[in-house]
Amino acid sequence: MNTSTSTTAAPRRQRRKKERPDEIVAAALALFSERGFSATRLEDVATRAGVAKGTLYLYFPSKQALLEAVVHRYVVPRLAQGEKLLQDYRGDTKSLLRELLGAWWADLDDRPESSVPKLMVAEAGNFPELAQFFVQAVVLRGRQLFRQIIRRGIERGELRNCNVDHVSRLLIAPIIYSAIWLKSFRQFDEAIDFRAFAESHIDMVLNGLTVS
Amino acid sequence: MNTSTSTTAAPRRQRRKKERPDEIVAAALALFSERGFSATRLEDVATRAGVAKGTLYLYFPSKQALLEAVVHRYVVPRLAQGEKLLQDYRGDTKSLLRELLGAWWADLDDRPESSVPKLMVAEAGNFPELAQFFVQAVVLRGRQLFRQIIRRGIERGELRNCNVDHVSRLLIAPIIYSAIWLKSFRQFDEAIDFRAFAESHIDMVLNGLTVS
DNA sequence: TATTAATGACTGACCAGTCAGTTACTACGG
DNA sequence: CCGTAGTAACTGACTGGTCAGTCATTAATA
Repeated sequence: MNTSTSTTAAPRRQRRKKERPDEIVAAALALFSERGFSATRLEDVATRAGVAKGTLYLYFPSKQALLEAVVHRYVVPRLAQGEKLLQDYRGDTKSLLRELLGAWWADLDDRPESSVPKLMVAEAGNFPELAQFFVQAVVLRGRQLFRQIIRRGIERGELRNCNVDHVSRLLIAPIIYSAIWLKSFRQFDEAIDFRAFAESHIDMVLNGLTVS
Repeated sequence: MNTSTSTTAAPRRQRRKKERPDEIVAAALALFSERGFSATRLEDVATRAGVAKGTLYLYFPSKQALLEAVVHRYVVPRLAQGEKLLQDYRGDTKSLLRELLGAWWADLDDRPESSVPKLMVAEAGNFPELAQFFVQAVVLRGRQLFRQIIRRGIERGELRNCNVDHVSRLLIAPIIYSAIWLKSFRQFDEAIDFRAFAESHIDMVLNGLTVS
């Protein structure tokens, strides 16, 4: 009946300055992903993080800052991984592309951060600085990565000469598009095996790039 | 100084039962497009339509109904046009595809209804019935149209055999994607000639479909 | 005991939706 | 042609509910 018996199970209050931010960001991502940004009440984020509402404001100055933190914590590191992969890669460029795209593609099903593109699209109008930050920190950086990969392929004679900008966009677009689509309409739309769909698309683009 | 002089310039009140709905829907589309759905106050829609807030509720039972009306009034007719085009078309299928896609593509720049995909994505979570209606009335119907066109091409020996579902999605996706992207990030992202981009994509898909 | 992390009741702003009241228009009688 | 009574289109102040952000208070820890 009561909770304050002997064991150290769950003291109602704790001071854990170091752990809080991560826990709060994780809770925020989970709820933003489930309900969308506007529809998520900070009260609920706090509860999920095992904390009171006021505590959020000790670590983040606003709701918007929380969404920014989500992008920093969960999305930016993935880009860094991709950049590392390119730097260390020894094999041929088509395999590199398949590996990188495949990894990102796999995230769609289970990783909560796959909701981020939809969140950004939905809130871009309400929070312009947030949109700007996202474009700078994620979109442009990701596109740059793909441009470099494609240039690598052309230099090594593995891909034919092409419009590097267009092709980089064509490679990323279906992933972002599918992420947005899934989070919005999955339950109402016809089912589709997105992995096979992506495979079709990558094949098509890469075939178009094969040196003849 | 006063406005109630002689001429019939602008009577403060008018009874115009027939014209109201269209004017209100037009005002709603304009503002939803500029500011997004949630951020648009019905007060402002009313003002823009030259009407008081209460009047909106004489014609539409809720804000959501207003967005539904926008889709009915501005998006569904475009689909009907496309279906008509297919029915009457006599030329080869690749030209048909270029004509239809080109027309839709051209809408992105200037037509306010090109904001609808973004609106639906942003609000799908908050208004599930709205999302369902959109998928039924627009998404599935549009995809069906493209499937028919592709089958026509295959039957006439103009396109090679392929996964009709995947290809129909691959043809529509970049338009929707660009519509969403433009309305969200245009001002922060690198500029791009979307028409040329689309042309690249259509070429790529159609080349992949050429009978060998 | 001093410091500061943590709390949660509270405030102020916002806005969809309501409804009692107002006024444009019409039709009919003089 | 001019009232004038009836009707329904139109109005906008108001209500009720929501929630981001605040801050005086409480209590964990060094």
